[in-house]
Order: sequence, then C-alpha cells, then structure tokens
Amino acid sequence: MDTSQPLRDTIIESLRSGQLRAGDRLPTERAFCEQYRISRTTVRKVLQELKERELISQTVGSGTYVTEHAAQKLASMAADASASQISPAVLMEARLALEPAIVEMVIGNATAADFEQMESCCAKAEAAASNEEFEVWDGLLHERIAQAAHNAFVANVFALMNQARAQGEWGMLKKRSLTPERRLAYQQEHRALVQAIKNRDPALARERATEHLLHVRRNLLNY
Amino acid sequence: MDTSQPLRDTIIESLRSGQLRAGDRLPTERAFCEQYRISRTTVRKVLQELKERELISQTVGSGTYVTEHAAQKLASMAADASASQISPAVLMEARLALEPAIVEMVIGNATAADFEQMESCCAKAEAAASNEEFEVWDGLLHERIAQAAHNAFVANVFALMNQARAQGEWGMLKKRSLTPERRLAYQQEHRALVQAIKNRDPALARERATEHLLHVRRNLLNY
DNA sequence: CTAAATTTGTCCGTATGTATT
DNA sequence: AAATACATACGGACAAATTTA
Repeated sequence: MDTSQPLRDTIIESLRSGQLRAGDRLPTERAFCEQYRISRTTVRKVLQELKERELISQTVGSGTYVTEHAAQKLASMAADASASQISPAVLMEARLALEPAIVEMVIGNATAADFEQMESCCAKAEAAASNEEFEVWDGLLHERIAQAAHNAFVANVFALMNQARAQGEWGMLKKRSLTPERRLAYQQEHRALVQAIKNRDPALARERATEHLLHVRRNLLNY
Repeated sequence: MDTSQPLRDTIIESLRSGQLRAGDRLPTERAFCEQYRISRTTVRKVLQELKERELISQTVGSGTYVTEHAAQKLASMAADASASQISPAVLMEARLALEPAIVEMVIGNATAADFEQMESCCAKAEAAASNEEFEVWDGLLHERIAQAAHNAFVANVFALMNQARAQGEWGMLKKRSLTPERRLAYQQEHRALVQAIKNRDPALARERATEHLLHVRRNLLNY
C-alpha cells in the first residue's frame, strides 16, 4: 500500500478548501512523521512532489510554505486534466476562428524559404501513394504555415492543436472521411491558399483558409 | 557534497558517447551501490530523475534499460532549455492576431451570465484602490472573455498566454508602464469592448479589441 | 553579537513486497 | 520453485541554513 496517500490528500484538500493559504507555513517534516505515523523519507517524497508542482516551497532552517500562486496552480491542474480531451467539433470551431488570423500574420512575416517549404509539402502531398502518406504531408503543410508566422507563441498554439488532434477520435474520423474526390479538392485548396499567402493578399488568404477549414469540417462532421 | 553526481554524470556521458544505446541494460541498482560506494537510496534518486526525463525505463524483476528515444531526448534537452521563454513583443504580436478572432467567437457563444461576469470585472477594476488590484481584475476580465467562447481549446490557448505572461519580464514592464491616465483609458476601452460584444456586433468588437491591444502594446513596448 | 535550537538537505543501512527470469 | 531485481518503507545520523534566546 501507499502510505503517502493520506498526507498528500490532506494537504491538497487543505489547499483547495483554503485552510492553507499563500504564505502559510506547514508543519515540520518531523511533525508530519509523528502525526501520520510515517517515515521522514515518505514525508519528503510527498513534499517533493508538491514542490515540483510549485504548490509549496521549502527553505533550509525555516520551513515549508504555501507558494503565492498555489491556488491558481491547483485550479489550472483541473483544467489541464480535462484539457487533453477536446472533441473534433470543438477543435474545428477553434481552428476556424484562429487559423485565418494566423494566416494573416504569416503574410506579414513569411520568407521565401517558408514559401518553398509550403510548396514542397503541397507537391509531396499530391504525389503521395496512400491516404496515410497524404495526411502526413497535409499535417506538415499546416505546420509549415504556422511556423511561417515566426512567432514562438503561435508555434505553441499549433503544438496544442497537434496534441488535441493526436489524442482522440480525430484520426478515425479523418480516415473515414477522406475519399479520392475530397483529397483532390483539398490539394487544390492548399495550392490556392499558399498562392494567396505568397501574393501577400490578406483578405483572399483569410477567405481561402476559412473555406478550406469549413470544407474539412463539413466532411469530418457533416455540418 | 552531492555523492549522486558521479553516477549521474557517468550515465549521461555514456548515453551521449554512445557507449549505452537504446535497449541496453544497465547494471543493477545494487551493483551501482558497490561500484560507486553509495547507498541504494542515492542510486534510486538518480535513476528516478533519468526515468522522469524518459532516458531510461525500469521493469520489476528485469532491470533498467535505455529507452528507444534516449539519444533524441538528450539532444533536445539543450534546445528546450532556451525555448520556452516568450518575449512580451512576441506575445503581444500573437495576442493582436488571436484575441480579436476569439472575441468574434465569443459573440456567437456568450451567455447572459458571461456578460454579467465581464461587467463585474470591469466594475471591480474601476473600484480598485491599487494598481496591483487593478491588474488582477484586468487579467480576470480577459480570462472571462476567453471563457465566454465556451470552447475548451480556446481556454487552453488562454492558459498558455497566462503562462507566458507569468514567467518573464512582463510583470515589471506592465508595472512600470501603468500610469493613472493610462489606467483610465484602459477602463473605458474595456467597457467599450464588453458593450460591443454584448451588442453582438462582430466588426465593432474586433476593432475595439484590436485598438485596446495596440494601445497596451504601445504603452508596454513603445511602438 | 553570540550561541543554541530548529528545520530542511543529504546520505546511509536494512527489511519486506512484488514481478520477472 | 528458486533466484534475481526493482518498489516501497522505515529509522537514524550528520550537514547546512535559519531562527530564536
């Protein structure tokens, strides 16, 4: 059995209920040992975990304290837990809102090298022998476009999208919805989008990105 | 002194030089104890670290093994170390691109309860006695707006923004740039933005969000 | 200002449980 | 079935930093 669980649970619960607030000092490690009848090794294991989660901090000679942003961290924990499960419908709604904005940003920041990579992705997607291979280059094209924004934050947002896409029903949905006709249409839409970006035409690029995503959503979710 | 350092260094160096390759089995914990004249607790502490970094894996009854992607993980360590820092300029550029899009999405999804919370944030920000307090409600208002999109992915994006904002020069920059006149202007811009969202006027809401962010950026970065 | 007490940081040796070989 | 090897836990000791008397 895990003898560390009671201590861990009690501390977390105290933080959640507000019995322990930012700046408060926790009992000493040895006090926890006696109170919970566990070894100091076990106590320190628990405190180590909480310290890594930035819920507490420890100072030699002084004691163990609740960090200033403990409540916030704890709140964002719950959010993160439910975060990785994002439905295709929710993700597509967000992509429809955000990607056209990213495309407009790309127009301001993209270089010739970026365009080359985009067109290379288009070409390789068109030459793909299988649907699996096509999807690889499809995904890579969208990634190249996002990277062409040359903005670290946008790159993080795109990584989030990939994460949501990788873990879930998305793969199955996409596989089932990709017919030869649709693939051909996607290829044309990709080319048209890249061309609009290359021409530095914000309005047209936005429109083509939106239309492509609407098309993908319609095929994926039937609306 | 840290008696765990020699063992840690030796293993890392062996991984880096290729003496230890993917799938290779490491000596047993007790063998390390004897070889380095350290306790098993210390050995386990080192192996625990490497396990968390996904460089090795351990199996009960079998042994300790080098993971398949150990070399790759080790290589990307150095890169990641300098990666996660996003400058205020980069963050503001991304916010300018993404937040107006989010605002437009909010118009389609926000409820009466959302509007109440937004206006409550505005009121509390206006009533704030100190700049610190004002910033709390300022941040909370932007959070409420993002939450009103009622989209889990957008919520994640906003959490990313908070993370980038919390860790860095942002706090100092903001504190230094917030004068009484500017604070008053922000309050009016907030009210105007919320009103536009409430009126479900996409174009106006976008414009006001953009103007507010441009204003913040100008004050923050002087351009 | 000094010295003692307190508290975390690190390390050690041992014992028992559990899964694999 | 026995040996091997990791998983978990305990209690003790000393060092280092801080607080207190």
